[in-house]
Amino acid sequence: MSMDKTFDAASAEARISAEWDRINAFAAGANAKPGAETFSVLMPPPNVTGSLHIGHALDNTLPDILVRWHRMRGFDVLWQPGQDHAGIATQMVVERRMAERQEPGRREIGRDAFVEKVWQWKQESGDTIVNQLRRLGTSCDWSRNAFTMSGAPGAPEGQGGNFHDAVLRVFVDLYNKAIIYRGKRLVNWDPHFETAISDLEVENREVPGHMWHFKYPLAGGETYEYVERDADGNITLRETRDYISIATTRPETMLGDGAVAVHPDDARYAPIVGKLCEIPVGPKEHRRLIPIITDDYPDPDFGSGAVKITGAHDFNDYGVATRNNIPLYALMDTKGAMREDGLSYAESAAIASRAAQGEDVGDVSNVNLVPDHLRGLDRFEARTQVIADITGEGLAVTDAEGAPVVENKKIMQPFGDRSGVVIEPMLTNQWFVDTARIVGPALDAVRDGRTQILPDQHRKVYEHWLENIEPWTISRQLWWGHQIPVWYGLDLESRGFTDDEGDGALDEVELFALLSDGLVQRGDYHHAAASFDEVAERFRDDIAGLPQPLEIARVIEVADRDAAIEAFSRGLADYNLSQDPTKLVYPVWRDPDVLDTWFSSGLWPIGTLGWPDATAEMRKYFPTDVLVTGFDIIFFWVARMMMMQLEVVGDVPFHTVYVHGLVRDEKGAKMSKSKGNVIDPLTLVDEYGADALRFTLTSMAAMGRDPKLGPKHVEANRNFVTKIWNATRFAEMNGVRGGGDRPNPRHTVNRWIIGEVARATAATDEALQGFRFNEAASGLYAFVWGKVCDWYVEFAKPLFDSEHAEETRATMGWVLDQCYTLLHPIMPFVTEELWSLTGDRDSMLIHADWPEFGRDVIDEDADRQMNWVIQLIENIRSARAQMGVPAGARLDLIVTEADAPARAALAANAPLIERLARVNPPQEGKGGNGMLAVSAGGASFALPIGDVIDVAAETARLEKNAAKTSKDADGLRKRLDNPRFVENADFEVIEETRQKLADLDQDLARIHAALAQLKAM
RNA sequence: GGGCGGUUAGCUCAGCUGGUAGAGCGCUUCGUUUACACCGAAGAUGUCGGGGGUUCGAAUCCCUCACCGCCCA
Repeated sequence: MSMDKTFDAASAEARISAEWDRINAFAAGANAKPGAETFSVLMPPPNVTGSLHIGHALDNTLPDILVRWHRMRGFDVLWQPGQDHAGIATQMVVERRMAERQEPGRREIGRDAFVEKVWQWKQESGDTIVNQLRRLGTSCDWSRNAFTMSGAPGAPEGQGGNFHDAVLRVFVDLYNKAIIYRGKRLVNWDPHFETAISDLEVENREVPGHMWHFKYPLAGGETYEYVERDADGNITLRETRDYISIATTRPETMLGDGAVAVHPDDARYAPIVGKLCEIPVGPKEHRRLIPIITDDYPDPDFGSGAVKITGAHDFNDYGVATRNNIPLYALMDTKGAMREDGLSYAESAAIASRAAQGEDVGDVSNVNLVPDHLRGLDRFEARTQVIADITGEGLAVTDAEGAPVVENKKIMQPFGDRSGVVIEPMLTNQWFVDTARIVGPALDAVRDGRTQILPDQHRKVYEHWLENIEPWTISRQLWWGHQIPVWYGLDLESRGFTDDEGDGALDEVELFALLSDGLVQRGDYHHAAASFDEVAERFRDDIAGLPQPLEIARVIEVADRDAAIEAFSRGLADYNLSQDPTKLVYPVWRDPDVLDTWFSSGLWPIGTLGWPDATAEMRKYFPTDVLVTGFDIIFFWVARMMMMQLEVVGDVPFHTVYVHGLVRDEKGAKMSKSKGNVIDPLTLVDEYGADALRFTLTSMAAMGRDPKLGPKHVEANRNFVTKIWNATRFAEMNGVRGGGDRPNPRHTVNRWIIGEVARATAATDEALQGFRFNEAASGLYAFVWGKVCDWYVEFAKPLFDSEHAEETRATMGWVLDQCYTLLHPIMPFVTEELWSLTGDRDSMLIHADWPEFGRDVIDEDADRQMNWVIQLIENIRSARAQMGVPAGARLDLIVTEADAPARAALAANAPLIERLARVNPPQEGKGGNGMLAVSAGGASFALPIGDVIDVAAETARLEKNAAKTSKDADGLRKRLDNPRFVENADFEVIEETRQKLADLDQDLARIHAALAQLKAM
C-alpha cells in the first residue's frame, strides 16, 4: 500500500464522519473510564433559521477541542447540541417566503395555520445548520439534539424533548413568586414587526438629524422678561417674550406633549413656572394648553433649557411625566402611524385641557390627540406636516434673516436589530421579569468564583451590566414562540357589582346592573398555569365567592376579551330566560403574546437535560463545565442563564465561561453582508479541509482578541496537514508502523525525540487547561513541523541504514502516534485517517488514550547532545551558504578543537551530521589555508573549500559573527557588572546569565582564533 | 460623556505572573539530496505608538498624550 501525496480531505471527512456515527463515537459517556468525572458542554444554540457562519465555526470548534481532549482522557463527556427557535428571525423568514410565493399573509391564514407553516419550514430546513456543523467535525451527541420549541403545540410527532414544559413551568413559577409581572410601561416597539422588543434588541446609532426650534406661546398672551447671562453673571440678552422656546428632534410628538419642563434652578424661566403655555400645533380653536413644570431632568445648558414632555413617546419624558403626574398621551398605532382610533380630536383636546388644569382625568388611553388631518399618516409624514403647520403659522424660532432655525446635527436613534426600522417608545401592556429580584445570586456567583468568566475584561462587563439591570420585557407580539401561559377573566367583583339584598343570590336587577355597568371599563383578573385545565381551577376558586348562581358558572375558554364579554352576556341572558344556571359561563381568554426567545434559551442548561423531570442526565451533567460563546451575547444569554438557573434550580449553569472574540476579515473589518466581506466557513472547508479551518481558528483564538481570518492563513495550515501527512508517508515507506508501546531506545536521537514529545504533551495540556487555544495550536505546529518533520525525520534517514534501524522504526511509529493523538482535538479528520492507515488499532483515534507520561521521560543528556548537533549543522550550513559553497558539494570536516562532551556528541551522531551538513566523516587536524571556520559549543571545526577561498569574504563573515557575539556578550557583561543586579536578581537568573556569557565568550574566542589564522595567510 | 480594549518585522498577529523580541504570510539567494515544491536550506527587516515614572532591569507594571476600535449613555 502506498499513500497518496496529499490528504484528500473531501472524501476522507465524509467517510470518517460516517464511521464515527457508526460507532456512536460522540454519544454522551462514550469512552468514559469507569467512575470517570463528567465534563459537559452546551452548544450555544444557533438559530434554526440560520446557516453556518464563521462565528458558529469558532463557537463550536473551541468547545469541540475541549470535548475531544476530555473524551480521550476518559472523562464522561456530554457535548449537548441544539437549536434556538429564534422568534422574530424565524417569523420574518417564513413571512418573507410566503410573500415571495405570493401566498396569503399570516393575518389572512390565521395563527394556527401560520404556526403550522413555521413548523413545516423548520422540518424542511432546520437540519441545514446541523449538517453544516457536522462537516466541521463537531462531536456533539446529535442523538440529543434539542430545540427550544420542542414539545410546543404543533410540534411534529416523533420529536423528543419537552422544552415547552420547562419554559411554561418556569414562567408559572416566577409568576407565582411575582417575579414576573404585567404592567403598562413604555417599551421599545418595533413598528415593522409590531412587537415589543427588549432594550438589548435595540441598536442605538448616530445618524444625521435635525433639531427644530419652536415657540410655545404663553397662555393668554402673557409676557415675561427673558434674561440670559454668561458664566460671570453678566447679562448678555434681555428681552420681553410671550413664548417659551423648545427644541426638538421629533416634532410629531409635540401633539402628545403633557407639559414643558425646566430645571428648578433655571432663573430664566422662574417667572413662568406654574403657568400654562400653548402647543403651537393642532386646530386653532382647540389649541391645547400645558403646564410649565420643574424637574431635574432638563439640562439648562442644552438647547433652550426647556424640554417638552411627551411621556408616552420618550423614555426620559416618561420618567418626568410619571414623577409629576403628567398624563401619557399615546399618538401612534402599532405600525408607527398616527392613531385613528379613540375619541375625536375635539373630545380628546377637551379632556387634555382639564388634565392641564390639574384635574384627574383617569385613564387616557382612549384620548387621541392627533388632529384629524394628521390621523393615519405615517409618523415621518406627520413630522413633515407638523413642521409645515408651525412654520406656516410663524411659530418657528427664526434667525436674524427671519428663516426658521433648523440645526443639522447627529442624533442618537434607536433601530430594531432585526427590522432596521426606527424603534418607537410605546406605552403598552407587557410582561416583565423583575430582574432586580433575581440578579443578586448571578452577581455573587461570578464574584466568588463559582463561575469564572474568561478573559477577565468580560467579567467586568458582566458585573457592570447586572449591577445596573433594568426590568426585562419578555412578551412579544408574535405568533412563533411559547405562548404566554396566562389566561384573563372578567373582573366581576372588584367594582360596581353588589348583591343588594345580601341574600347571596343574583336577581334580575343585579344582573342588569352587571351588564350595564360596563364590563369593558373594568380591569381583568389573570392567572398563570401550564394548561387551561389548571387555570380553570384557579378561576373556579375565584368565582366561588360570587353570589349564586354565578359561583357555579362554567369556566370556558374563548378567543379574546370581546368574545368573553359576548359569551358572558349571552350566558346571563339565557339564564335570565330559562333560569337554568348551567347556561351561565365564565369565559377566560389566553394572552395571545409569546415569550422572548431568550426567555427559553435562558433555560438551555436545564431544559436540554430534561428538567423539570429528575433525569439521570440532569443529575450527572448539571452544572455543566464550560460554555464557549461570543461576547455579543453575554447579556442576552449568559447573564440570563445565570439568573434563571440560580433562581430555578439554585445552582450556577456552568463553572467557566470562555468568551471568544468576533471573527473579522483579514483587514480587521467586521464581516457583513452589505460589505461583502463575509467568509463562508464551508467554502473554506471545501477548499482546504475542515482540519485546516479548525486549526486556523484555534491558532487565532488568543484570549481577548478578535481573530482576523483570511484564506492565506487557512492555506498555511492546510500545508501543515500535508506536512504531517507526508511525514507519515515517509515513515510508511520505511516500514514504520504505529500502535506500539512507548519504546526505550538507546540511540540519542530516539531518546531525544521522546523527550520532545513529553514536552509537547505537557505544553498542550497546560495550554488547554488554561483555555489558551492559540498556544496549544502554535506549540503543536512548532513541535510537529519544527521538531519532528524538520529534524527527527531527517536524523532518522541515516539511522534506517544502521544498526539502530529497528528501534528507530519503533520510536518513529510511536512518535507519530503521539502527534496524531495530540493534534486530534484540533484536527480530527486527518489524524483519524492517519491513525487508521498506520496500524492495527484497538479503537478509533477519537477514543484512543491521551498520553499521560510526564516530563520524567526527558533524557537531559540526549537533549543537550542533540541540541549541540543541531547547532553544529546549522552553523555549517550557514557558513556554506554565505560563502557560496555549492549545495551539493561534500566538504571535509576537520576537528581542530573539542572538549569531551563535544567529542562524545560528535562520535555518537557523526552520520547524522555528515548527511545533514553535507560533510565527510570528521577527522582530527588543523585549520589552515582555504578553510571555513565553524564552531559549536566546546568545539571548533575547519572546512576546506579549496585553495580559492575568498579570504575577504570569509573575514567579513567571521567579523560579522564576531560583532554580533561580542555585542550580545557585552550586554550580559554589563548586567553582571552591575552590583545591584547581582544583589537583587534571582539566583537562577544570575546563573543563567553567567552561563550565557561564558558560552558567548568562548564562541568569540574561537571566531577570533579563526580570524587570526586567516590574517596569517 | 462614561467604561473597556488596541497600537510589536512590509502584512496579519503571538508574547501568561518584569530578565532585553517570535510565528505565519510576503520578500531575497540557493536547491529537485531515498516524505512533502501545499517542499527544503540560508538570509534581510523591529529606538515593541509618543513622553514621563517605578525597577539593577520594562514590549511587559504605573501616569500621561495621540490615534484606532468596541460597549453603554
